Amino acid sequence: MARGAERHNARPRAPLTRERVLRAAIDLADREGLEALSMRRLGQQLSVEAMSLYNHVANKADLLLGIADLAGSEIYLPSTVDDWRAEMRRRAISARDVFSHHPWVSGLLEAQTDPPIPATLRQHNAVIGCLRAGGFSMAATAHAFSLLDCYIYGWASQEATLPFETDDEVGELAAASLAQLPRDEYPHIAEMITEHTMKPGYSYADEFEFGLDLILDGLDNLRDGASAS
Amino acid sequence: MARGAERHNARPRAPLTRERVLRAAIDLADREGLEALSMRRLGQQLSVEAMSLYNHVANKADLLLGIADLAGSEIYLPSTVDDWRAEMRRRAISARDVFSHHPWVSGLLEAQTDPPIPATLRQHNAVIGCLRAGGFSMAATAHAFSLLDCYIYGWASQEATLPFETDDEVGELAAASLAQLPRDEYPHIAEMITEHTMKPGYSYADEFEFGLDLILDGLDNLRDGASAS
DNA sequence: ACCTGAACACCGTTCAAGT
DNA sequence: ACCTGAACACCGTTCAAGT
Repeated sequence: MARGAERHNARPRAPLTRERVLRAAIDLADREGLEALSMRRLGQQLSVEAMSLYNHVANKADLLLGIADLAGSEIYLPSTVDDWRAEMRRRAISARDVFSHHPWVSGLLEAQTDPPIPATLRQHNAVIGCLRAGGFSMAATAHAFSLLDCYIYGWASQEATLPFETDDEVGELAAASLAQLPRDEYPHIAEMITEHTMKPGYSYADEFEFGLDLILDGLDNLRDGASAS
Repeated sequence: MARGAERHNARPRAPLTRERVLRAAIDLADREGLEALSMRRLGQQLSVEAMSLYNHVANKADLLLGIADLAGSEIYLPSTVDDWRAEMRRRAISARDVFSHHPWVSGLLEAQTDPPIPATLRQHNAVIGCLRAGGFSMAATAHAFSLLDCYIYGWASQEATLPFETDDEVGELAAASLAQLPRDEYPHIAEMITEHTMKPGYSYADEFEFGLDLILDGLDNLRDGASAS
């Protein structure tokens, strides 16, 4: 067994690159949360001292920007050719999916960076272009843009705080939180849980498309030449 | 000048209480941001060693829960007597105002804690009660609740990332970001800035009530006995 | 009962030194 | 060119010791 210098770790050689550092950081954040992503812990994952990472990443802010851009680029980019409603709908649902796979992404994309994150700029540009092509005035585009992004990012942060991961768990968890709840102090919450949330057919995830469609319906009235309600 | 033991600080005696600790923490977070709020820095503000704080606060998580509850309690609590639309509107605008005075609050209120933050429970209970009294079914109440909170919290996190604080600064800042923007790569963003954002009358803050009213209009159709559109 | 000093196990980051 | 060890200035928190 001549192993020589590369003896102390199973995967010794593959040289560090920015790409490899960012991928490992995404893995770590997905598995253990963003707060577990420290330079030292990330170094361990790559069988390297923390200081080596600084050869591929300027600092921690650059690392976070890098993973936000990489994961943010997975979100569907709307085009100007199809109808605006289908495109905005598809983009919103894609963002919801990406944010639910990587719960740390939405927060990082919202963080103010200088320069701005390319994935965000591409999204902004594509959304504005799609709405303009769909018949929205400049002012209406600004309205629609702000409303949609508030909803999408708001959903992401609400979802990230949910105590359950799948709809199967909703029932038992609702029962558990109901047991701890001072029912006389919060009667309306108690009623909501017993008569709605705990019922079999309930799915919190369905709320997303409901709200999204309500917003899209409302925005439709804003377009040039839209029939007044 | 007989000053004796209390010589090394201007405000020496007022004994530490949980209230005083929380107030000082809110001040510090407002002035320098949540990331500046460490136990050691907070101790300094109160002319006390960091370890003394643990006599009034279980740990840092408890401190954060405490300031979230205190600031969150400033948000208007909707009643069941007035009409649902006015109440929901007033509550949303109040939340927007509180979140804009204390940009760190919305994030803390969204954080999952066990037990839940009382201010949040009171809000949830009041909102559900108001909507139910306003003629919303259980399912419609869940829809409305989710949509409104996504929008309100989404707005807060979008606003927290804005690079400007007042509407006066919008113009110059838009010009500055336009100068750095690769215009051929992001033509629609460039157009939006030059032809809308940079124009004198534009106010990002106005977008909040626009989106809010669009959502309230949509929700109005959900009520029992609402006229079908 | 409340406050403190020293200590522990962590952070991000710099810098001189190694290969 | 890339990686490392030691060091610095920070964290939250525990614990024995002071008053």
